[in-house]
Amino acid sequence: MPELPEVETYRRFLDDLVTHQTITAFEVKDAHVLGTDEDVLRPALVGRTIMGTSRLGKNCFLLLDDGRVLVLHFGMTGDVGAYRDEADAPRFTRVALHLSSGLRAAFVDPRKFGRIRLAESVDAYRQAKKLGPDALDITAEELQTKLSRRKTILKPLLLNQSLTAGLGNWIVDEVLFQAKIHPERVANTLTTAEFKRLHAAIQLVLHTAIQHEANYRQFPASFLIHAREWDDSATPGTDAHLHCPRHPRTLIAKTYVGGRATYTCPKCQPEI
DNA sequence: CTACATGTTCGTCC
DNA sequence: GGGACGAACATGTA
Repeated sequence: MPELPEVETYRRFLDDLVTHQTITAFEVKDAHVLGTDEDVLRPALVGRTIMGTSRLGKNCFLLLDDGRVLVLHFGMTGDVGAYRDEADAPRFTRVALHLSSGLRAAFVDPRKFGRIRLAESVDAYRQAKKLGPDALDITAEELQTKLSRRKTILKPLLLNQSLTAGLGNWIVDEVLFQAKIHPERVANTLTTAEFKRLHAAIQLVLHTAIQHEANYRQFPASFLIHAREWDDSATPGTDAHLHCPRHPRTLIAKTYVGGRATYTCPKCQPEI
């Protein structure tokens, strides 16, 4: 489930686990998730001390003592874990960093869309991937400048990591709901007031999600996310969750925008 | 068995 | 060079 708030939560977990630790072994259980050859990674990692962590968008970085960085991208289903004994390795652990503490940091990813790679620096990686500013850092002015040059619909733009990094499918729906803007609005038709609402909604949704460590069920009842099918509170037969938090009699609509499942409130987010 | 899924990248066509 | 669209990736879950 790794969008920005999940990755930030993983980063904090890893920061406690790996900072000031020396890597004693690099264990690959499934090389599919490696974006850099194992033969390159192992000598680059073993013996190195991890100085700290950072994050940009959905990418997490482990900062090595030679200035290079191990980049973790969690794809659709990536997660992190810690264990001491092999028997306790989380299911779907693909790669493990063995640490001088005796613990092991697990890169867990059932679907294997995640990637682990080595980069010369955070900045080199940022440039190579053409990542825009982190969604928590971008200003309302910067957002408006970038979006108001575009004549295409809003939602795919917000998912584009080169514009701003960190927003994913459910967050964009939540942001647009909170900002009361339809996902198919053409970007350059938004008013300054709407850009301000958009920016404020990004801040609200990201800070709320991080505060709850991305545990959706704990989000305020005013959040659209409770209407998503994969929320376990969406019990079949009881369709209360399919209604708008602000309009108890209005059903949340599910459509596809830019090929992605999209949830909107027809009342809060009128078209055009 | 079928449909769908939180992300990214690549190919194709206009 | 964009932009729209679809497919591919690999696998679990409903």
